[in-house]
Amino acid sequence: MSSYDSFEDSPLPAPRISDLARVHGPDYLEGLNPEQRAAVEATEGPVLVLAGAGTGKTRVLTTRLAHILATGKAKPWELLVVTFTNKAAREMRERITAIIGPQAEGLRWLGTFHSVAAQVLRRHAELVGLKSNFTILDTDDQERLIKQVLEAENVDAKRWTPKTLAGLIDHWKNRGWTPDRLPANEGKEFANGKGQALYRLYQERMRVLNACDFGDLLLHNLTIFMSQPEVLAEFHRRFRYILVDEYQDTNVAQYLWLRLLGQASQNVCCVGDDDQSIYGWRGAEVDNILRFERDFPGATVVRLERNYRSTSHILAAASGLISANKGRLGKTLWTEQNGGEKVIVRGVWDGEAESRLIADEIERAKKGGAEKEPRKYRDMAILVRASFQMRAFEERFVLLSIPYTVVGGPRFFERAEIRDAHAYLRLIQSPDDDLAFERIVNTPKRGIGDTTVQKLLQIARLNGVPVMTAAREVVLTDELAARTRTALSNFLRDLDRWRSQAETLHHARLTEQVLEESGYTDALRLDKTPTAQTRLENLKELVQSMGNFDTLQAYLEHVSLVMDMDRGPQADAVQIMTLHAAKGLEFPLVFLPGWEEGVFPSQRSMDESGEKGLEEERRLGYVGITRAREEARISFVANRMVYGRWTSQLPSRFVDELPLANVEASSETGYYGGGPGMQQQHGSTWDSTPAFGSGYSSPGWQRAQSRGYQGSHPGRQQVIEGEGRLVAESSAASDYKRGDRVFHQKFGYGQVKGVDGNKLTVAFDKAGEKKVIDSFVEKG
DNA sequence: CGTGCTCACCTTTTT
DNA sequence: GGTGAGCACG
Repeated sequence: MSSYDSFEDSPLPAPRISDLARVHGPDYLEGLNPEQRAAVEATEGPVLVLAGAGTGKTRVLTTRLAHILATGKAKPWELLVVTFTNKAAREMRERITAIIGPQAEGLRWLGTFHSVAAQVLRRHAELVGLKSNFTILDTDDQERLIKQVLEAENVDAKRWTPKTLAGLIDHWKNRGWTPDRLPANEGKEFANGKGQALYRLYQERMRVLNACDFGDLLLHNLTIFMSQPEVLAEFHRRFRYILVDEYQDTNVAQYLWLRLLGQASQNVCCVGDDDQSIYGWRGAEVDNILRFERDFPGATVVRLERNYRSTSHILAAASGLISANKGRLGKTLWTEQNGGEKVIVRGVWDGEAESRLIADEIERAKKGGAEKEPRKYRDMAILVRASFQMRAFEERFVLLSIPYTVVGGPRFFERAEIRDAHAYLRLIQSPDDDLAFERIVNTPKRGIGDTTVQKLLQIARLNGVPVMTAAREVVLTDELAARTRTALSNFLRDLDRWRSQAETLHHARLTEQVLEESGYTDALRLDKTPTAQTRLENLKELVQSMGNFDTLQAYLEHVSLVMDMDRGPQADAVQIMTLHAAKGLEFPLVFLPGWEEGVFPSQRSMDESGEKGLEEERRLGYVGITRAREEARISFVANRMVYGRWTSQLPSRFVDELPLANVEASSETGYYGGGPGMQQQHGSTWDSTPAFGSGYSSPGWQRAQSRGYQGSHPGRQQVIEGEGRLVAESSAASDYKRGDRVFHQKFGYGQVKGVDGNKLTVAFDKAGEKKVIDSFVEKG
């Protein structure tokens, strides 16, 4: 890890063209298409590179850097290169190293927005009232701190949750608003207009704790740059070239930060794709990329439009979808990979059928067949809109023994047990860390309850000292019950012991010991819940990973900014992930399930952000389809269980927006007939739904049955309308069981809640109430 | 102070 | 449906 407090330039010389040639062949520009080459060679003034999906963006970025270095326009340490994720930064560093060799180590300002901003802030922390060793709070710490502020201000934390305020503050920071700069109408609706005051108090609390949150890293940078011209000038001299990846995802604060840093040299190169802006909900402003030419007059704009990833059908389907959006900069992607399979769109009966269908196809693709090469599991991906959709696939895959991995999900460093371990270490390292103290003072349970903690907090606040100091005082008095006092003084004694051991013991070994002696691992071992085992393993993994760092300090610094652990080599498994997580990835075969109104596009997104939200959802669809190299398969269902309730689904409007010529559609629900016209029947009634074929016998279903699968077949659940009565395949109530789906002419669809003799109790979707039904008629 | 029960909630996610 | 948070009770 490079040290942040030294501005010493790298001793490594800049690479020469001859070095590049040696590493990368006779000419590192070779093989670039004309547009890519233009993007690489435009080294004077502002440049906007509009890089469509799969057009070789990363190659252009890295080659451009190499070119700047090779032509002697700048030294590695004079380049500011920012990405959004650690993964992207890591990848870029690796690829540049492959071109220019060890000189890449001199690229000390290559990193995420936050890590670069943190380096700047460590250097100038005192200008915003912090010390250079400030801690970076994560969301959990943040919310607990906010909760304290709310309590101190007597705000009803039930009506106005810490989460809500944390979200608001985050939003404000994303827009570059400090408490002073906050527009008057902001935060009015929170806690009767106390929003701004609470924001200010939160910031003050953090200053006292010598801490800042993620948003502050950039916000404090802005404050420094705007109030200290000589500091800004120092960075102007330093950064001769600025390169930004995924520019469409920048928020206002990041935009301002870039403008401030780039205004002197004007050598700002932003790379992005307005059609792949999918982070509006966390403050990204597509507008930043849309108005680049106005912000940087005379900018060179290069469009990368040749796609090297997908077949023409896939590309055309994605282009057709995205063309429904307004206000695009516009690109026309093309490819030489003509033909291939059309995008397959299918409607199926319910979520179970959908997962069965996809699992079947995965098995078929894995096996290969006539004229089809077998695929590896890892070459197939399921991209969902929301994580609740994942479970159906996981269950199915477990059943059929299909290996899969869920990408994303709760991050390793955000797991409670890891954060607990970190809290112990933080407290050992800095006794003033009140948040860490609170977190673990009674974890594992050691008889120091909430009342005691509140008391300690109060005393600490009153005397303006850290909670730890207050605790030390209190155990000397008889203010606490004898039992509590003993528990607390034992805890303090343990901490002191660990602290003195920390000086000699390796931090990995120390962690192990702390976890043992605190009783943490014992508590987990006694825990009978199934997650306890995983937690113990996570802790083991933690201890192991700590070995990679020289000091505890270095380790803690790493985890606060690089909340990202290198996963080992990927096993051969089907990848399940959200559309968001899929950005930047590609797969030969991509499944896109759940294209239903309300699921995708997400109802909430449309409710909250209207047309803007819908357009972002559409971009998400575009991202999804363009992940596919060879085959893309979209599906939607007629019935879906959402939060334990059955809901009737309509196909997504996006299905209708796909160009007919590139799509092959079929439906088992009668909703989306495919064939000529392919008219979607929004608003039609279920009466027109043809009975689901009773002869359904997919290979996967039969296999599942032979493996003892107990679930009900959707064909059995199919019901048709009758005259004021419940009509079904079977006339006997005993043929139904709890959970079966039924239809009633008068009450609509419902779910069987109970069977009693010849009576069914049914909960109907619409009425929202239960009814007992006792009349049955034979089907047909 | 710890446990068991009811109730509200339920996108997308990085740093 | 499943879970975590908050509250009542022992």
